[in-house]
Amino acid sequence: MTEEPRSRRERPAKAPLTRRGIVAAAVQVMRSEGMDRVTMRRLAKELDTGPASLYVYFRNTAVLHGAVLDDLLAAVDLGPVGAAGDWRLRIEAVLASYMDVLFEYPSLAQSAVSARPAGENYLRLLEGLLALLDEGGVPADQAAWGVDILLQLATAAAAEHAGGDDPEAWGAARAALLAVSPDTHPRIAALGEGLFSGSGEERQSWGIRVLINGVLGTPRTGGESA
Amino acid sequence: MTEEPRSRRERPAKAPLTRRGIVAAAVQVMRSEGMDRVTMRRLAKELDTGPASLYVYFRNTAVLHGAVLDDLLAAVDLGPVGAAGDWRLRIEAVLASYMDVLFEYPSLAQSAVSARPAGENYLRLLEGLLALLDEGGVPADQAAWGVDILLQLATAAAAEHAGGDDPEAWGAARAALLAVSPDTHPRIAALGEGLFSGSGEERQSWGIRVLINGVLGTPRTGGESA
DNA sequence: ACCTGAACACCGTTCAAGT
DNA sequence: ACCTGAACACCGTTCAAGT
Repeated sequence: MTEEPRSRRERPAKAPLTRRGIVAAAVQVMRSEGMDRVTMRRLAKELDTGPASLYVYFRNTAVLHGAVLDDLLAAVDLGPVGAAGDWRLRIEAVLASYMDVLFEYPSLAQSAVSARPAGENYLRLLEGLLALLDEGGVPADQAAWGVDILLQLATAAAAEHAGGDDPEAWGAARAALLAVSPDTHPRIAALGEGLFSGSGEERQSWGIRVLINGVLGTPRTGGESA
Repeated sequence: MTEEPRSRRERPAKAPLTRRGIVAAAVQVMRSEGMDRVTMRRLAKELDTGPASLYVYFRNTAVLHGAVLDDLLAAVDLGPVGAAGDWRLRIEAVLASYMDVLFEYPSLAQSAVSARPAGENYLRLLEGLLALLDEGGVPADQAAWGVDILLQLATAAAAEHAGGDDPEAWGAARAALLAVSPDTHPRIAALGEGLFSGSGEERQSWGIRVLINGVLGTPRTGGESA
């Protein structure tokens, strides 16, 4: 005869699998061990089962990562949507909050570039941005496409920091730009350090303003702006 | 006694390893078996050696992928840079050519989002875009930051098609957007199908115009545009 | 320096079988 | 339907040793 379990609190007692439970475990593993441990196998171990079991809930790893991202997006601050003040600054604030979330786990941002989430938190973010664009007088058809670009650029900017920010690789890239000959690459040479000027935040803030101005000033037919 | 090799042409005779040779093998494997077979191990097999040998030339897989991308970038058509005609349309043409290359191997685009290349072909592309922005009268400081956003958005757009364009996942995302309640998400509901309107090319072309207009019309200090 | 075999520590996904 | 163990077919990277 084997021992009876003394209490169901010895372990989480193998709670039945659910989508939410799996995502919760994934977030936990992500916070403690980093995004590249959020694998089907690692999660199966965490949930005390075999990897095959998870495929009942998530068709593949990309879908699982999408669900994790949407879960994290609950932390995006949508306060500025209903607040007072310049609508452009409020869009900037919302996107900055979105990027703050992604910056913590850049490899999640990287997967989000190719597998945009469609969960409730992502929908809320979309709705908030559309409300702000509407408030700013952006025509609906331009807003529909514009919100997509806005999120895409913010996501890509965060994803850029995935892969460990390898300082050697970055130094090499910088050196390549600065070592260019003025004869073959006159404008790169002329700009020089100027290509690297500004902090990440300054560049990002400018990038968002560029997009807002462009979205506002570029009709969907016609080409040139005012 | 073992057989003497009959000829050194029986196989490529184990040419000595070089950076260029490895990249060439990588491109070949990529074209015949797809990007996710471009691994250190697969390449080592192709080059008739062990995986460890490749680490002499590439610090890790990401760097190798970057070198492959730069190699492919030789195919970008920079003709429009020196041609006549509307500078905006010529920027569009160059970026469209860049995206054509990336669209063939979206997972390469995906890695380019986080590991921008710095090879000779990338530098040429950068130089070409800077020349066009200059021709269009974009101030140098705005061009320096703007060219970065332009490439980032084009790269991200191509990367979006990585991971196999899973039609089920796409359908699910679309359904989620269309199923939203007008009470909780009024603007998403109001836009409805409008969020998905247009072809990829139309959206991309508009996106580039948005960026050009924004870059041209957004000074680096000051905020609001004209 | 360059090159290598072998090892360490993992992966995603599918299958046949169970409940 | 949901769940599983086991298997298939791989990975990246490092190490100690060789040339």
